[in-house]
Amino acid sequence: MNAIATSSLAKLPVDGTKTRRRRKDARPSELTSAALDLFVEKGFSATRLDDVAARAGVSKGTLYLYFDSKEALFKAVIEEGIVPTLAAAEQRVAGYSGSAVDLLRHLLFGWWQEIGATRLAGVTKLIVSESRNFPEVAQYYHDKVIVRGRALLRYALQRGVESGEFRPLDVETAIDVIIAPLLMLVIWRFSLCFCGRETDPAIYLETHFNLLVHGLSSAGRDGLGGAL
Amino acid sequence: MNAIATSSLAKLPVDGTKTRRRRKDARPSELTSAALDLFVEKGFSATRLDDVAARAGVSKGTLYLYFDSKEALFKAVIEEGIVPTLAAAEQRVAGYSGSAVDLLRHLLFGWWQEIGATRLAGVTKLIVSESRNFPEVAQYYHDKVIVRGRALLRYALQRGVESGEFRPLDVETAIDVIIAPLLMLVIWRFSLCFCGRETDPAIYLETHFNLLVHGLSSAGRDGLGGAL
Amino acid sequence: MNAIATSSLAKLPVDGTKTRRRRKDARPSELTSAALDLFVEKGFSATRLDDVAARAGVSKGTLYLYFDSKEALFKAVIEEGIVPTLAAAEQRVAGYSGSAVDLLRHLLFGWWQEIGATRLAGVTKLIVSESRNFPEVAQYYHDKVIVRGRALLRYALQRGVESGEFRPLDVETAIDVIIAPLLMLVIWRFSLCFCGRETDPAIYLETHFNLLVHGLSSAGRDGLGGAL
Amino acid sequence: MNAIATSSLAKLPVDGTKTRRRRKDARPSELTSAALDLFVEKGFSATRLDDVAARAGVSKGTLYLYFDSKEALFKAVIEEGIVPTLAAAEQRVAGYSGSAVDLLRHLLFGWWQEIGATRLAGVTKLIVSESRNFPEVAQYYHDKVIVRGRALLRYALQRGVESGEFRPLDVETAIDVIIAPLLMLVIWRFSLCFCGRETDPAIYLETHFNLLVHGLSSAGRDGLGGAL
DNA sequence: AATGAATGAGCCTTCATTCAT
DNA sequence: GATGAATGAAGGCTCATTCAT
Repeated sequence: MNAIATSSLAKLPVDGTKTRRRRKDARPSELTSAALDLFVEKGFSATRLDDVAARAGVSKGTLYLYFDSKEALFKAVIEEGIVPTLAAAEQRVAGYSGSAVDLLRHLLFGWWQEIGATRLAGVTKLIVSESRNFPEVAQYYHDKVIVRGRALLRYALQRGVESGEFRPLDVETAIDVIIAPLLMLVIWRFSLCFCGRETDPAIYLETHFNLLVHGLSSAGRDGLGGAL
Repeated sequence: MNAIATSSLAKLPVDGTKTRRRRKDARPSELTSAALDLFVEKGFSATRLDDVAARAGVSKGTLYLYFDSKEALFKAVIEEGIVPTLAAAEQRVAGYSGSAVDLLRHLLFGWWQEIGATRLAGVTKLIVSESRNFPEVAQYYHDKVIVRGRALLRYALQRGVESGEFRPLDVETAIDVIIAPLLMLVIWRFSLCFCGRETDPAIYLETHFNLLVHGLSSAGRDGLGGAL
Repeated sequence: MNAIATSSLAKLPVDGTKTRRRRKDARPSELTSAALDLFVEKGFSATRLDDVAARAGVSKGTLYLYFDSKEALFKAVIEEGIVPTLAAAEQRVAGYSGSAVDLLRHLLFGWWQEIGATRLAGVTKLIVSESRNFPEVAQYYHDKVIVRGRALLRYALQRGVESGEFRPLDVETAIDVIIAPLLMLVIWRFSLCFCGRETDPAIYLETHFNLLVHGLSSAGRDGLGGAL
Repeated sequence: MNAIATSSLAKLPVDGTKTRRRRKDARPSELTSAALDLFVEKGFSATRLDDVAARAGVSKGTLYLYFDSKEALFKAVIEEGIVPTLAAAEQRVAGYSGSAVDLLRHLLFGWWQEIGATRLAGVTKLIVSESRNFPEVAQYYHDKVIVRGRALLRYALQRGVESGEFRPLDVETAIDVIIAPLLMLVIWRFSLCFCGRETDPAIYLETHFNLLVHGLSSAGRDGLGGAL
């Protein structure tokens, strides 16, 4: 389910039934999971560690058996929340053999299924809200998530251009245009949910994808393609 | 000196009001201006009123002469930061006589000039970050900003449809698609500035507008327009 | 009464009656005074700042208006407790014109009256108990108190030797022998009070002084004097 | 390995007791030995049981197999640290047949060799620093150490007076004068080591002893003897 | 109106103590 | 006997809020 628990469990004897040990291995993810919820809901500063502990079903002191400080917990939330999924995505992309359009669709809707629609999307909102207070974490997120995420899209776009599926285009700006509506979906989910009308993510995403495909297609006409 | 203070001062009579009087009238704006900066930079919880007062050049106690509480200050920041500009935009739109496309361009680039590129855009980041903690403020922002902002766009789109400039379309989804990249620009400015590459807002906005015009145009072909 | 309050009051307007201002000036010494009592009684670690504040008649938060941390309070206790008295002693010694024996008596019994028998002696116990945890403070105490205190005694001894009152002697060891029983008096007062029999300080000091005078006297015989 | 453990191990049967058994028996001494070091270095309150356990090479929980509480550990440190040595001294004194002067020398330098110069002297510093927080321990120390220690000195002095070696004197004050410089040596070692100049204990002790012998001697002249 | 000293509730963090394994 | 995960009470420190001046 998560990287830490998995790797630790791997070291256990085959039976792996010791309740105490399994508890200890599971604790960090239980705690980061609880923390993610509350950080997203209230923000980092406004989240009390009492509440994190209570939500994870442990005492306040237990937090400090696994994390040195509130800030360390925050970093662990970011780290554990995103990296594994991205790594998985990279592996899948590396072995992909279909068309660039299909790969693009795969990336977009895969992101939605594995991140956008799940609790993990909260990490994105966290970064948006708190990165100013945690430049170190922002740098980490940039290096581990943004750079790698953009690389995935870049790979798909360049592959499409080389195969002739897509027309020549400004790849980096195209990446911006692709990502922006995805981030907005997340922000709507977590922040503006009470602020605007209910937007159906499926319709929104499909619209976005259609726009992209038409805009990028080498079969498209000049009006749109030139804009990119 | 700053946008908020300036707009307030603009309401003052032209002749020489006593310095003392001007000082007194300017105080609230000076305070909300300082608060906006810090709320955007650190978040609501992590901002100390000492710092707000210090930045505004007054003592901490003075804050309470103008605002009942930290939360009241937050509400005032939102209120003062956005409403005046929106009201001005509404007046301009009401008296607008050009084409719908021009009106749309006017709205987009006007927003960028008067809000997106200024400190006021920080309010948007504030709402994104803090609305969960302030449902009342979120409701206020929804009623006073989102509803009215969407109404402006809706007016432009409907006018275009009626005049035949735009094809018939799903207006509400179109509004979503128009707004999302604008919000992303602001978020990049305030939150992900260290996270991603430097995106040139002018190019980005122009690209966005071109996409829209082509997508909405009744002269366009079915592929794209249908997607909307 | 204490250095800080005095210097601050000097800056006040002549009437000097503002209750608020006088309070603020007096606060630091009220706080260090309360802290001295409790640090001596319970030790640094075992002293709670709540108790210090309560003893000074203020709230816990008030402490932090004057001292950045518990450790800063500790340093202030040492600083304020000893330095002024030593400075006063140095001035008196500098202007002393009597015999070396009288000067020595003056120093010993003066120390007892102004420090040994007062609350200030608690500072000595503090240093004994806590210097390991505060090497910085120990260094400060060494530089500001021990070095200067030994210098006073050294001056008296050398003056006696030069005048022929005292025989030639190992001055530094003599200083050790002079100081040790003084420190023990303080330690008995603050730490071993319940541990041993009641020792009358006056008799003890007089005995100590007689020993010294006979031991140091150039009129004394070799057996004892040579030992020093 | 260390004084405390050694003395305990000394009670073990000569033959090869099982390692496990020896371990079990040695545990309490290993723990009190580790605790003594840390209590002396940091003070009782500032010493963490984690550190005591770590220094003794056991887990924190193990401490509670041997001591009911931190305070019980403290008492055991005092108890184990001093009593055995004093008992041994009493036995040697009881069987002593030499002169009173030799007995006095034996007591002073014996104390230095077996306590003053060893880790056990730390107990003295502990009492000085912590007795206010542990009146019960202070009482214990008084009854078991001070009373018995003074009795040893009293015995030697009275024996000297009776034998004519020493002149008639105020025995209790003489005991004070004898003890004070010894305690100061310990305090210099543990607390003021960084505060003052390096005093050579051997020279200091010899000086002290010479002073005493001359001062106490019935062959001495009135000046000094009368002072005592 | 403006100040800033004072307050005290609340939070992060530590650590002596317990107990299931 | 030994472990170390878990606990929770307590303490240092912060900061929104009040109020006498």
